[in-house]
Amino acid sequence: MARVETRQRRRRDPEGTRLAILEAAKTILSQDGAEGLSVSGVAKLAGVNRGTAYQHFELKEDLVRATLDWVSSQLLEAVFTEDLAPPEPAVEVEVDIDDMASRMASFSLRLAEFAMDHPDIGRIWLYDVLSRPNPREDVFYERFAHSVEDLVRGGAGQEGIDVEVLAVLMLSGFFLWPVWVGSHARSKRARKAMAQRFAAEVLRLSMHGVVRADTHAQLQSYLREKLPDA
Amino acid sequence: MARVETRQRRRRDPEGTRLAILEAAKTILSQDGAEGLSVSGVAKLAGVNRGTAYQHFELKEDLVRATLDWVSSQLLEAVFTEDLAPPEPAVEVEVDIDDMASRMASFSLRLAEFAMDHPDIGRIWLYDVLSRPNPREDVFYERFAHSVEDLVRGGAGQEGIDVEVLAVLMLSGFFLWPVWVGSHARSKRARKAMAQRFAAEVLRLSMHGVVRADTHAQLQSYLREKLPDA
DNA sequence: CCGTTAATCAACAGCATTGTCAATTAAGGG
DNA sequence: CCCTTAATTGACAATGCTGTTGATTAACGG
Repeated sequence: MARVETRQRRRRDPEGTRLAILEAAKTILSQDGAEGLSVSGVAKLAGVNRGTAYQHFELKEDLVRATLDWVSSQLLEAVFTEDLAPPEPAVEVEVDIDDMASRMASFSLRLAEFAMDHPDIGRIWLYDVLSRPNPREDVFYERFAHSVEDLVRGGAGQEGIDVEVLAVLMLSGFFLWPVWVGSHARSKRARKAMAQRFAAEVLRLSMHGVVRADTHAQLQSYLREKLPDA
Repeated sequence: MARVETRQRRRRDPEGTRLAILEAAKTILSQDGAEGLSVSGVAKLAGVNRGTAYQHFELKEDLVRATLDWVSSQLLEAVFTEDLAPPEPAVEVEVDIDDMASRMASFSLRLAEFAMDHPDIGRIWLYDVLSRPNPREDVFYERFAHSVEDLVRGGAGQEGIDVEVLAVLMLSGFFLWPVWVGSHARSKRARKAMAQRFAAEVLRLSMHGVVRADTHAQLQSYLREKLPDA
């Protein structure tokens, strides 16, 4: 038996190998979630020996963490594209309303589309980030929360916004919406439509809230009564 | 060798055993998440032989599903307590604004507190529900979404609300907020305060939205331009 | 009191995964 | 061209979990 199809030993390329592993890990995370990820599976998909994976990432946990950090930077690129100015060092300027509106709208749509195009992995990333002692250490989370702060301080935002709560609430929605969509829309067209649908509701909510103004007085008093130190 | 401390065979009590297993599963889900749940661990915590667990729940998957359904009904009880009227058969009545306001506020707080008191398990439940072909089959999800619909149809809600999106967005926030809180507040007092904080922001958001009215026109046009059929 | 049912348990086989290690060998520098 | 470095690999031991099965034996009805 001549070994016709014997697998060649992989050409050495540490950097490339590392990327291949990360890419494979990202794919598996996207498909099977964090629970379903095994180093064996990742290595097989990356076309790499399992031992090699352990050479690049000491522990399975390190592999997952590195993958999520990588995803975070991709998220940053995909959502905050170059047409958006880099974060200005906290200067108190009055914000251009037109710019603010278009930023919010396009941002919302981009984020929704990214979440829809990378089901599961966004959710896993979010959970991981929120679990950290300081979520702000994550590049995307920091940028996102910072944007909300800018909105508030710039004067375009409503008064009394709890930035941290709002950030968590919004991000959670963006990344769990694809889960609901999952079984409802399989075609690319349908998924894109679902991203638009979510983005539209977020914008509507940002503008008008949920309840009509009539109920405001009642809710206000209830807030003061039941939630004293909120 | 007298067998001094030999474990007695468990007194037969199928119903009680089943409950003990469910309780243990709920605890483990709350601590280690769905990934960390093993039938071995559940059985050990419940003080039951692993085989017994398999007698009550054919497959591990069945055990998890049964536990989550059980949690869902507990959630229903905890949040929609008796002071709230049972769901009326879709009659188109003008809603009492006062009642609506107090319902929303107390509901919001109760849900936030439940989520905070049962970290992880709520999140796992939500993910499971959203993954199903028809989330409405879950008792709590159905009830929640139904409430939002009532709000909209009753006339107290803003126009153009996308009920399904709003429901997913809100639920996601409620159940992921405890993750962010996790490392920030350990004492019971602090956790309760965090629940109030979230509930307050939800109510504020429901009333006023995120952005000031100035930006509405811009966002509206952007909506029509970029999101044609949303 | 006896016989049936089924709740409980211990043990088994199979499988996947994890982390480690020593051997191979490609790459690069002197 | 040789020698060192380290990237890559296959193999190993340990672990934990799953689902199954056959043996106990408590509960219960006739």
